[in-house]
Amino acid sequence: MVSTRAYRGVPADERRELRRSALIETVLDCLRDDGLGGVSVRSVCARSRLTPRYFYENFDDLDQLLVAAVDSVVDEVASASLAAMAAAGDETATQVRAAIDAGYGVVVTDPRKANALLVAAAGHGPLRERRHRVVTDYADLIIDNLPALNALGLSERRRARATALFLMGGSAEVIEAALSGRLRMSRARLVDHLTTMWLGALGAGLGGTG
Amino acid sequence: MVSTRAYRGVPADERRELRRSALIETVLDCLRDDGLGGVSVRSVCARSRLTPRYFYENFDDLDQLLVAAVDSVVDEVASASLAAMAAAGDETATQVRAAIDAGYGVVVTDPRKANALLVAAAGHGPLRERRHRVVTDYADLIIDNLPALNALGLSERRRARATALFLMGGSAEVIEAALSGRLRMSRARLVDHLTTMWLGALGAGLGGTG
DNA sequence: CGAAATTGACAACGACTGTTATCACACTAT
DNA sequence: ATAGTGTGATAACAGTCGTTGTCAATTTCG
Repeated sequence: MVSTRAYRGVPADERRELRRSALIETVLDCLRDDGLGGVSVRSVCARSRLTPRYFYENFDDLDQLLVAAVDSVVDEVASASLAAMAAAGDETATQVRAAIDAGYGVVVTDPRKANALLVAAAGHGPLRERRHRVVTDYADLIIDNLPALNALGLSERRRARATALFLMGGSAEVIEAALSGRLRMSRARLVDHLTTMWLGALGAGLGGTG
Repeated sequence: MVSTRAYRGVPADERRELRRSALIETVLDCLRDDGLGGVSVRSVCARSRLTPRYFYENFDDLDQLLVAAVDSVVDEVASASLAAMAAAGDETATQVRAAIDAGYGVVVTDPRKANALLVAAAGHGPLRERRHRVVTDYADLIIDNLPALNALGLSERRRARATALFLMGGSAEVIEAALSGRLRMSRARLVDHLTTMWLGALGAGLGGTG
């Protein structure tokens, strides 16, 4: 039943991975053009020039494909932000700006990813739960990598988590507005503004009501 | 064709309004229980014990019903916040806290409304555009009603708008996390924290890079 | 070459969709 | 009481959905 030998030069598992990638890539297009409602097994298959058999070869469910697509975008954004943050200096302000700029760079280069991450992931059930988990994990990850935050106690850390959630949601809203054209700002100004928001909220959330 | 005379004591236009309200009320239930995908003309009609005829009597389209439902929630939250802000004192901090508390009070009383506003409205096309417009209008409205902000110049006002978008998105994320149980916080602590975030971001956004 | 595997196109199934129309029954008005 | 209106249940239409299966053509391997 399962493919084992090569076909047209490429081995079986590589072919399989190629089709899987094609499906993930295609679902981003479907999401951009027709929204969440335009995503179906048939539409994704037709657009990727694959047949339903290869869909079910890689995913049990349509939600599984959507989750995989969102996950791939999340991984890309997170790794870009973390790498930039690590490459930045020791100052918190510089690190925050580098992380925001890198993350924004990913989605501004390929708006489909921003669409999948900020729009589609918010509305659909299983995808929303995934988004919740990702946002929480990402928030914790930010806290851990921010010298000003990772030395907090437990109760303070809970408040820091709320702060991180706030920063994530606020950034998403601003970035979505910028990418959709509703908010006209240069990339530098946008990143500066977001950095200011982050530092302001962080400073207020720690020193203000400490 | 159109109803004119009374039936079982209630006049025609009142009956019509009653059915319209029932449909809006029902779509909030459908959104809570089955998400956006569980909303269809048939499901809403079955659940509200009405027939498709009365759906098309009040709405041309399924999206029109969704937009109407979201609008009704938006109006409720906005009016509650504005009323509380007007009833608060002159201090900006007090006003902000009152507005946040009032808005949160609406959605914590009826989580269906938070779900419709923060979740469903984010994913669906026509509903998302509506949400964009609402968030922008609401942001401007906040700026106008905040003494610390409504005296800004034009270029500063554009940055204020980005700030308002940030505050809206961040608050939505935190409120959604709190209502879903992922973030455990008392109402007072939550409102305090959000207020701190707002004041911090506002202070940083104005004084910081002014 | 011939057998086995891989591929692509397409049909079939029941279920659901939006939308319109039809039917008998409840109520109102004259 | 009788004619006309409002109501509710239900059927019908074509279309799409997820899912599984079939069949001929292409490619690989013994």
